[in-house]
Amino acid sequence: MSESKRGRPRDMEVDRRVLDIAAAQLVERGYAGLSIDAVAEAAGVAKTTLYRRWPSKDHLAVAVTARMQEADPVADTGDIRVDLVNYLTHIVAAINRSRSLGLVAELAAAAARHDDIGELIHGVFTRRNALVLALIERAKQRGELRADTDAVVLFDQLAGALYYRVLFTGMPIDPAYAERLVTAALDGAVPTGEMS
Amino acid sequence: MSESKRGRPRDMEVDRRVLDIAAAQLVERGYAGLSIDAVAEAAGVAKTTLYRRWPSKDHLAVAVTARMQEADPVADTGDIRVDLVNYLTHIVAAINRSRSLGLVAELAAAAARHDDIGELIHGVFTRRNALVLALIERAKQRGELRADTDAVVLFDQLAGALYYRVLFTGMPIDPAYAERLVTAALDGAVPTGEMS
Amino acid sequence: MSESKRGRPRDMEVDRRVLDIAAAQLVERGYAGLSIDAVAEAAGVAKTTLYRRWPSKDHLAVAVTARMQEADPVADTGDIRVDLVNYLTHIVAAINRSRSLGLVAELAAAAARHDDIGELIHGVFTRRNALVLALIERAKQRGELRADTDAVVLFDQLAGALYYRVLFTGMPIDPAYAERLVTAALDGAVPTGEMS
Amino acid sequence: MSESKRGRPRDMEVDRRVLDIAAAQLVERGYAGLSIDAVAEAAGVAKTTLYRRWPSKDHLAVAVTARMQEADPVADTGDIRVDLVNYLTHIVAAINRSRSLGLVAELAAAAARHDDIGELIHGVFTRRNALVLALIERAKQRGELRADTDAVVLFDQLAGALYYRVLFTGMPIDPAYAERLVTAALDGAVPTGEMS
DNA sequence: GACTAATCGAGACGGTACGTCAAGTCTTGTG
DNA sequence: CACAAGACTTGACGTACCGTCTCGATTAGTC
Repeated sequence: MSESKRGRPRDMEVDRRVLDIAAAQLVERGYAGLSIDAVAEAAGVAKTTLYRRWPSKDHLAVAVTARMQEADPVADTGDIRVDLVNYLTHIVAAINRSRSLGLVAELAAAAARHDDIGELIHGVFTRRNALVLALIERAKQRGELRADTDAVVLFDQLAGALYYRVLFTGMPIDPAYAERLVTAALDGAVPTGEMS
Repeated sequence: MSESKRGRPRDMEVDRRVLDIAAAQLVERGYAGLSIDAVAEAAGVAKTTLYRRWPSKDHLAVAVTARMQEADPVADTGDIRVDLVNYLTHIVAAINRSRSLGLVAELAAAAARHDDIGELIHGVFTRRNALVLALIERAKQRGELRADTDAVVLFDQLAGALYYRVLFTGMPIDPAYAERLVTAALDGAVPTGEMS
Repeated sequence: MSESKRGRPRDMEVDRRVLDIAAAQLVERGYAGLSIDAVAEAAGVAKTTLYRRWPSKDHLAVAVTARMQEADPVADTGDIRVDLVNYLTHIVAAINRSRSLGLVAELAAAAARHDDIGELIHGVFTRRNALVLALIERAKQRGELRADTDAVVLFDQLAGALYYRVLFTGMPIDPAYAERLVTAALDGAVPTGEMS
Repeated sequence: MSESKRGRPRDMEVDRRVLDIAAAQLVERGYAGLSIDAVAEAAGVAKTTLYRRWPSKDHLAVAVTARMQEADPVADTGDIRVDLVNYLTHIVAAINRSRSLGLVAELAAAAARHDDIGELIHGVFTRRNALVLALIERAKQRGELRADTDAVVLFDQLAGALYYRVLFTGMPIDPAYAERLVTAALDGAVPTGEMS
């Protein structure tokens, strides 16, 4: 039933060491500065060993980022407004720290280059977002949000604004912006009582 | 008054021809498929001539895209809801057509790589968005939108959601999504009459 | 004892093919006409492979010439006068044939540019001259030449005159000149019996 | 009859300034380090102006060297042995000083590349050598040298040995070598009284 | 203990593009 | 005309990575 386990087994220590070093390079020198040769050398590992695990530089980069964002704190205080601001503030901090910005863009580009990488990336984001979507759903059931609220659309509005602003318009993001964002999304833009 | 114009003047025809060809390559073969050598050859121009005008491949790519998006149609029907849906629908179509997706991501990455490119990109988006921001402002003055609406935040929510969704979560975007987006942004998520 | 031979071994066939083609280019089109790109292409080899073995165009050229002059015929007839004339005549023929002249000058220039190349070139000439120096030594022991004859000086006079004449003064060299040269060097210029 | 002398006359000052600067570059950075662009810039002169006078870099280099070696001291003491040693010692000093070595080789290479440059170079050497050849001729007439001495061959032996030694074998040259050289050339290598 | 099968380290290799450099030509406008 | 300025062509150079390959040496489990 199980595939026969013959031959020398993989050294799991290698995975750890390579990902650590690749993460370091990625943070220090950006995506373009992540060189397979350099990582292999620094990890004391042959390039072939690298390619046996990650079929391309893009795959390695995705693996690194997947491991980097394991735990985003999502607390449910019962006040959706507060919870969302907290969460966005956390993301804002992560973006402003380190080089993660360029990295995120490069990953999106890699996703557009290769379908399989696209799936990996999308999986990463989907898993990361699931907790917040659940949060929103619970607020709907509590009646804090309208029953017809589309959780995904709401979340897209929030997270999307953040990335769009910083990536494309180059404007800064900070906790105050996160708060304005949540307010705007929750309250809407039309005058009260005039909804269609 | 003006700096004396000495020496052989630049051949403006070259700019046109190079940008045309680069645009074609970009659309046909994507960002990675844009090769300075190939463009130079196809344009019948020396590589050095290219580098005299655009100091790197990234710069050329930015120049190309800047020229590509001259006119996005922004009509003011007097109904902001309709105008925004129209505009977003137009962007959705542009994104779904051709390879522009990967290109956008690559440009964002390039922006993160070099500061000067960042400024160029941000300028492009800023100019492109100005018309829509003005549209929103007019709707505010008409009383169609609340007076305290932050136009930039509203726009970030709309455009950002679009790009975020398609780039990072890999979900499709279509006219229906554009409509849901506008509705959500304008009407908000909290039940009517419960605004803080 | 020997350094352990790890990694993929170099393909010696490549050396042979590259040197053959480079030699051909060198002879047909001269030093300036020797292009790394062209050689790599013609040899069906990547440029990087070339640079791994010869760190610059100059190094490659030296390697080519080193291989070209493996066997200069040095016969010992017992008559030093005859032997030297034969040898010089052979060199004269080699110089007059093909482009070797410019090549020799270029190599000397390359030697002045890079120290390591200098050593290579000097090694080539040293090895090439060793046989003739031995010939001269034997003539000394036979008593054909004076015991205090400095073999190196004598050889410098002969070979040097040849190259100097053709390279710097542009005068032709031929077998007759070779003979005059040997006569002059062996017999001296002062009237007999008037030596200091 | 005379070519019409119309238009702006050439600025002779330019020639001087350019040659000065080119000479400096040549000495400081060698032949490859002599860049037309750099010379033009340093001389405050347009490249076209340079090319109007010297049709190529090689021509400029030749012009520079021609001007550099105006006066080699040739004194006639009445003792040919002494005079030759003096002269060679002077050349040895010139070679050992500065970068002239590589330069000489490059010029020889340039001579082999273009016929017209060859003629220029050969002219330079011919003129430079004329005085020494005359010296040798006078020694012949005085009976200091054998009447059948070939002055050119003798000179080739002396100067040639110098250049050959230092360019091709990489051995050092010094006044002592110059002396050994003259002795060997004048006295010959065969035992006294055994001349054929 | 021999055999088999996979991993690992090392490094050569093909390929593709990059960005740079210098030579020499051409095109302006100015004196 | 000469000249300054600088754009342009041409051609090659050397470099940097990527991803593949070929070795020999380990390191298991299997027979």
